Amino acid sequence: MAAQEPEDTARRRAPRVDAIRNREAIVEAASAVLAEQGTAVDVREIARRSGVGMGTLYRHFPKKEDLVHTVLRKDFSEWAESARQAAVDAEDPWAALTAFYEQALTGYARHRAIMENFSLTWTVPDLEGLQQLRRVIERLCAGAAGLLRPGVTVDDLLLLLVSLGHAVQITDDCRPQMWNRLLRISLDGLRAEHHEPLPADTAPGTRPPGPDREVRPSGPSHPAAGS
Amino acid sequence: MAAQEPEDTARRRAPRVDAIRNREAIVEAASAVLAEQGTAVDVREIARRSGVGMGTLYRHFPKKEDLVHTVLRKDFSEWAESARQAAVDAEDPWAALTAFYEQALTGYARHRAIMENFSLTWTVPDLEGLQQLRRVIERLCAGAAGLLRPGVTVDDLLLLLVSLGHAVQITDDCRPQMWNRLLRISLDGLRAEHHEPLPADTAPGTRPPGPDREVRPSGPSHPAAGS
DNA sequence: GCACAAGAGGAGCGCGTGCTCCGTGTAAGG
DNA sequence: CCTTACACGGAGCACGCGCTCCTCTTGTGC
Repeated sequence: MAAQEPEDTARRRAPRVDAIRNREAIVEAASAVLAEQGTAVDVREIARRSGVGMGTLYRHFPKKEDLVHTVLRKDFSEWAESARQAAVDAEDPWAALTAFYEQALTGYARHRAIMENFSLTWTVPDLEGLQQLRRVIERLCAGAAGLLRPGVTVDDLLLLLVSLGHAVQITDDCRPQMWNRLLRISLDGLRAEHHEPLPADTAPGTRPPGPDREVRPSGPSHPAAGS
Repeated sequence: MAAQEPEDTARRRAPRVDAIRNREAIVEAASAVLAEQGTAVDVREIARRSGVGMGTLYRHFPKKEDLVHTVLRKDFSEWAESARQAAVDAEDPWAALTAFYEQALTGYARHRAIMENFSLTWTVPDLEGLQQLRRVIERLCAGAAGLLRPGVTVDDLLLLLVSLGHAVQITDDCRPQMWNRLLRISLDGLRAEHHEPLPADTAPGTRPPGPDREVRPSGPSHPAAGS
């Protein structure tokens, strides 16, 4: 049942050069378009920009999702790597943390598809790019251990990144530097001089199957349904 | 040119009671559905849930946008008011600020359509609900003047709200209390004990028409296009 | 009770979008 | 140069969604 591999090397021709070039063109164009418009973009737009027909595009990527995943894996990796690099170039642990956020939020936070998926990934952690980013943050966390407010977790820093990433996207058009203020404020709130314990995360490691949607801390369960 | 009013009161019949009831049913159902699924929801779903036909729905609201606007104005107002009330019930200015954020993020931040529009409103401030919320924040700002970090603006607090609102939405399913930690961190970063000046907002009041999209502070303009 | 305008309902149209089908083109192998 | 298998392109299909049209129903004024 597992004998369906590429068979002998002689049995299958080498891929044609134009096919390879087209595939690269598709990925490149898709990356740009996904960055600009998010995953809701029309597939025809990607085909047009990469200069290939629909048939060619769907030959290389049978589903739109396949193309999106391929592009996102690459871009997400590049993103995490650029942020990591900015951190290791810094002089001290706190500067590393700051540089990490600045780099992460400066370049790729404008990549709409990345931020979309980054938000999604919170409930469906299937994207391995997240693990990559997680490891970077873990190292930063360990490095700045004494400088960080007690109780701060990797998830806190990750959520802060998603949160600020969203702020970047919505303010970028008219207030391109505004997110920087929020970053400063948040980073200062993360300093060790703040001793008050943070409220407990209800599910620090596991996913609670309990009836969480029934009882709310306050306010209506669905705001307008009960008025 | 303005003589197209309802004319004389005798000229037009009073609206039928079933029409009024249906309109209310539509708004109520739409509010619940928009809260759950956002503005991308199918109009048929709203019609089905309110127990009316498509014709009836479109008789009351000629465009989907009209219905969405009507519902959003109502829900947004209720949201702002509930958050305001939580603030005035507090004992001191800082507690008021905290209570405001807690209330704002607890109930309505799960209203998908509200948060969608709240993000959009940053670039297109046509929603008067925003002004309502702005005024609440202005009063909180004035009340907590001495306790707030110097240089913090109403826009900062507003952006923080949007930002945390997004965090609530993406973590609500699996980590229903996690946003609270981020709120604490951010609020502590807002305290007056932090003296470092915040980076300037490039366009504090006006919209800069300059070529902002061409030159980026760092990183590629569109991350993957130049690799 | 009657006449009728206002209202209700839902099948269906137009359009956008993911995806396919098939005739044509063209790089590899001899 | 010829063959052939792989690749290319884009017209077209299926489906979902916003919105309309037309027929039947029902509340209202007399």
